[in-house]
Amino acid sequence: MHTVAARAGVSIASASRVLNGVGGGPETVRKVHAAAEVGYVPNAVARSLQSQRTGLVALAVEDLGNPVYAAMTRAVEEIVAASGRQLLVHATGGRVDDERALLRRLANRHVDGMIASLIRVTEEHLAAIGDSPVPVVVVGRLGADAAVDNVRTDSRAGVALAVDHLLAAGRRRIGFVNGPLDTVPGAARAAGFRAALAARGVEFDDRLVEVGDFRYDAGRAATERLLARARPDALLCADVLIAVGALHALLAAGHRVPDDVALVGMDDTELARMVFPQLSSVSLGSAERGRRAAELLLQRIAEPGLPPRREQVPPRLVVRASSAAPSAVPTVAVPGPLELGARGR
Amino acid sequence: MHTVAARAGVSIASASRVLNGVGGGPETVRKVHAAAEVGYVPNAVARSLQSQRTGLVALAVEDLGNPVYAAMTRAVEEIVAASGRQLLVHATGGRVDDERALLRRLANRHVDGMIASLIRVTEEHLAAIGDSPVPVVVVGRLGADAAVDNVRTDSRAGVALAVDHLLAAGRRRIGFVNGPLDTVPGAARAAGFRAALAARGVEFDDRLVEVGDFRYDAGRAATERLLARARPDALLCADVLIAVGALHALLAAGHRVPDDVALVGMDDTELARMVFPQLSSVSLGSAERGRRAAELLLQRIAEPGLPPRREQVPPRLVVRASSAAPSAVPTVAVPGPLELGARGR
DNA sequence: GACTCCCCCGGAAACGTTTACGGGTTGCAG
DNA sequence: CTGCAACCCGTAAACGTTTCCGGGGGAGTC
Repeated sequence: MHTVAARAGVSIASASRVLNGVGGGPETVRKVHAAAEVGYVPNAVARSLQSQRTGLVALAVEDLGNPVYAAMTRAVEEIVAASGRQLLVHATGGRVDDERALLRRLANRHVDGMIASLIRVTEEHLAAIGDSPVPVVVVGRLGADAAVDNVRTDSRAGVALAVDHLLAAGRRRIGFVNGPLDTVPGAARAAGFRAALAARGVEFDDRLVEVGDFRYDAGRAATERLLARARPDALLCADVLIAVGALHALLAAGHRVPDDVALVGMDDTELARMVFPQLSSVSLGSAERGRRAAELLLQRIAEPGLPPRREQVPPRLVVRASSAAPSAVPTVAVPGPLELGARGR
Repeated sequence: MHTVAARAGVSIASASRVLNGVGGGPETVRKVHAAAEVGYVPNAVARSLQSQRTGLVALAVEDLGNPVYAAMTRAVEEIVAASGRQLLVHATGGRVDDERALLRRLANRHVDGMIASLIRVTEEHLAAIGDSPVPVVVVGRLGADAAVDNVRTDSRAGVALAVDHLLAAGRRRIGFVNGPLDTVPGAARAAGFRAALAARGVEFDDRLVEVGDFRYDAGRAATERLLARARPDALLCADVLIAVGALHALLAAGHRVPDDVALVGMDDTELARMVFPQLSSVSLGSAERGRRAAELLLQRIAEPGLPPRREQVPPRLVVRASSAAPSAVPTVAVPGPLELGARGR
């Protein structure tokens, strides 16, 4: 900038004004533009220091490799990039102390805001968010009293959708492969499962419930443990990766899907359409939640005074072959028709 | 900082020194720490302005939802986070002008370096990288004369691995579903395919070749076009998403895999193990390339004077059910055993 | 012709740090 | 007691912008 001003024979202030398009006489504009043509680019850090905003937005998720978070990250990136900002990603691995460290680092104002997808929410999380000088939007369920922008789904209702669907198909011994119970979604889905069974007058049998991590290997291993001691005629899985693991465990154990065991996953993603048989899933709208969270954050950055908002993305049951009624199952191994336009950017 | 200094009754300089752990008398240290305890956090932007580094590293990939790039992003994030830096991600959608804009924006020194995974490399790319004041590492094949840090694989050799494998299994009419020919990997794989066939004395038949995008839908549609006019006994796909699309097209058309048509994909990812039958794939080490690129970048940030380096991750063929010899195919639909430790962080 | 208004420009302060420099104090040795 | 070194600390400059403020000049109005 100094160089540009000198070369144009004007003051630094004038050069800055011209390059920002505010003010400047015609002659000055011409000279400054001529002087800057040769390759001046403003220093973003200095500009941030002055303007008190960095144009950066952070996103913290558990695991970038999980298709659920990949979909969420992609959706967030799209919105953030469209606003002219850039996206910073953090993989927390679900480690609560890492998350707290991230939230505390917000105080250094390195980013204009943050979207935190939390599966374990502690008091310290909320305290750090409350203290943060920059806005934070939480994706995931929070306590009713938390004054924080929040995008959530209703996984209890989602579980109920799946349970009703399986019961309506005549299944009675519904197994459940859940994620860790000390996570918010794990706990919610466990509670939802018991509640849904109770609401339909079906007896709860804890031998039909198994717990693992939200991962393929863990889901497969958990399902193997479950199958070793019980005989479900349907299986509900708390995650798409768990569901694929369960599918493989079922097939490897010689069970036909859905004839012997119907299978429903949660967190519908492209992956659900890619396995065979294609997986019925309760969509929890991970991309949609990411999109909404990004929009909330951008709005709040623009208008910090807004009251805290809470948005809910309703779950939606997508029925595919893995839980179709046995009569409807094609006799040959044929994936469904190509669903055009199902994605793509 | 000003406040801390005032509260401690020392100068701003002393406060800064103490908080950075350099110098400071015992009494001063005590007072400053006491004054800072109540919640001082340094402003990262101001520090960056002074220190001329931001602690940020950027990664540009085509699509965050593609499992290949998800794996790469995860690997990069891991290395970058371990070095105490943060990762900025960009989804370019393969749009060359977006990529160029990103590269040019590097001039504003907002990040300390960048990893660019390019599928189309133009002269302007190289020019922008050459002009960049911060280091850039390119993932993907570059011309031999480009003086740029570079991590690549050898997809021609990868294609040859797959072709040899299929020929050894007795297949003769090998189809090829490629990505766009105006991308570097698409062109390299097309050339590799012809070369591999020629090297084995197999005649090239262009009715067995089809082109689509590196996506599921496109791969499925391209395979349907190919099947409508030709009768391959094996299919090689240039990408894992294309391969899954091809698998579904084959099954939907009534072909058995691998009995009627053997299938091999490229870019091995977790997804290849999740479909049925599990996909044989040529691993191009996407996570490994990400890891190496991140390491190269960090080294160069530490030592800018190094000569440009070039690393190559060799392709590796992973044979699974989709291309097993027909005799080895289990008669029931059973995924292979659980491969423990295949991933997880 | 004087006054007002407006526009344009340059000087300088500000953003929040780090760090070079120099003055002062202390301690030790001769 | 003096000289020297070591050590602390504060002042101020620097990082590269943006923006406030005041001065100067031109045009318009009475």
